[in-house]
Amino acid sequence: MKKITSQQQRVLDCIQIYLNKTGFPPTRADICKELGFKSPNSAETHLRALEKKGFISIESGTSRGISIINNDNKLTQADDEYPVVGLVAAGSPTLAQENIEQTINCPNKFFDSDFDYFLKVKGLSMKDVGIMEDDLIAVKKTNEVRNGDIVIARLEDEVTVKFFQRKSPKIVELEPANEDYENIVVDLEHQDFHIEGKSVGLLRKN
Amino acid sequence: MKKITSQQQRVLDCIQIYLNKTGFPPTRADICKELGFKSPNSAETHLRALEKKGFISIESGTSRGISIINNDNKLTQADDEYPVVGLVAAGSPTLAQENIEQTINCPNKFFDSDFDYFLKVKGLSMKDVGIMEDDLIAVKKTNEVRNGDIVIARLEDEVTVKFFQRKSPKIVELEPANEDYENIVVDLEHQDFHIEGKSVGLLRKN
DNA sequence: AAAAATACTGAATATATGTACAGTATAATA
DNA sequence: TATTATACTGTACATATATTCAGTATTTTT
Repeated sequence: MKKITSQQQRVLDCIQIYLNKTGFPPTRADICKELGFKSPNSAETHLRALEKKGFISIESGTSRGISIINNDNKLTQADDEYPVVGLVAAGSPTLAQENIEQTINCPNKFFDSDFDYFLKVKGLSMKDVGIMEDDLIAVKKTNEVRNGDIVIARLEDEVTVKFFQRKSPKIVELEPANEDYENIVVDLEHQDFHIEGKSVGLLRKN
Repeated sequence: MKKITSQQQRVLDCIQIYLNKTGFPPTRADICKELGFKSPNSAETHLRALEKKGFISIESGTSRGISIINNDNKLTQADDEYPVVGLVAAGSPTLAQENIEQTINCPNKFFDSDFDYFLKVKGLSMKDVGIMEDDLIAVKKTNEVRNGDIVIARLEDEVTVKFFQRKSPKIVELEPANEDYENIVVDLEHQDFHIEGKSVGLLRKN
């Protein structure tokens, strides 16, 4: 399996989430709407790339003819079944089958906002706001975040959970809630940065 | 759930089989091809009947917008309404009606152990283990607790959440997880002390 | 006995959707 | 350095598809 780019991963995740939510795959237009593209051809080219790399198959001439390859029996998945993924590094697929440690059955109106998956936290960079190792953060996939939101972000190869602060059009600061850690200043022009989503809740099992 | 006819069952099976095979739902024409119908309207009317009876849902105006409604998850996913109570003082009954702020619908196998109610946390005495103000602790009512358990205990008029440590047959220590607070030494012979239950999990809504 | 549901054929149509074509721009690779 | 891959916007169009309308016939329900 060839390596996937971060944008292609977003498209792949988008398909999986759409499937979980609706029971059928998205159209090109649906993907554009979800990810903010303005031309259906943006989705089309990403889909072709994903097909070429073996992540999906596309039935030619068929509406919504997308199927994700490798995932065994996710079709019978209940509406309220949410995947739990680890805090994966190195740009590896967030919602890819191999990263899903378990699934949790949970009402989809459980938190104030709807959400897409649980992220298992590693490290203590947000301990001062009560986010501890192995806690499960309910993550809503979005890139519409505000200053002060707890976001799941990828900077180069590293995925982290931090407070989001936009300092200027080109500068974003990722702030930990732990004095042992330092703020991360992101130069949007020269660094590969992407907001995966934001935290809408937390779950801990003793 | 109303009863299904044999032809409607064939259509429902056809949808499931098509889903298993391709990863996306069939069109009306696909169903006709599979079952030998000669008009797409044959499939259409069956689909409408299945929708009316609650077996499937159909997204209007959407190609392949069929999803099978899983009613068998009622067997595995037993949800219950759990009360949320505040950290009430003055020995008043924890689950008394006037203390219930709201209820939360939650699967009863949600945490590793079963539980009885959610307790809304006040104060920061357990902040170092990530229990923050307004967090909801899933409480299992029991007095069988072990050293190191996070317990909900009442000492005289005060209800608190602390670590439990039995020091001797007659002495129990309640330990906070916050250096600004001090351990509470409880003399079981001379103080009114009672274990309400223990924490089996935590829930936070952002 | 009348009404409603079931079970179809067949034709027609608005629109939902895939997909090609024409561009622009940057990064990665050979 | 040339080439390929990535990452888009924007327009256009053929066709895939849902959906309505008009019928016919049988069975079930009221």
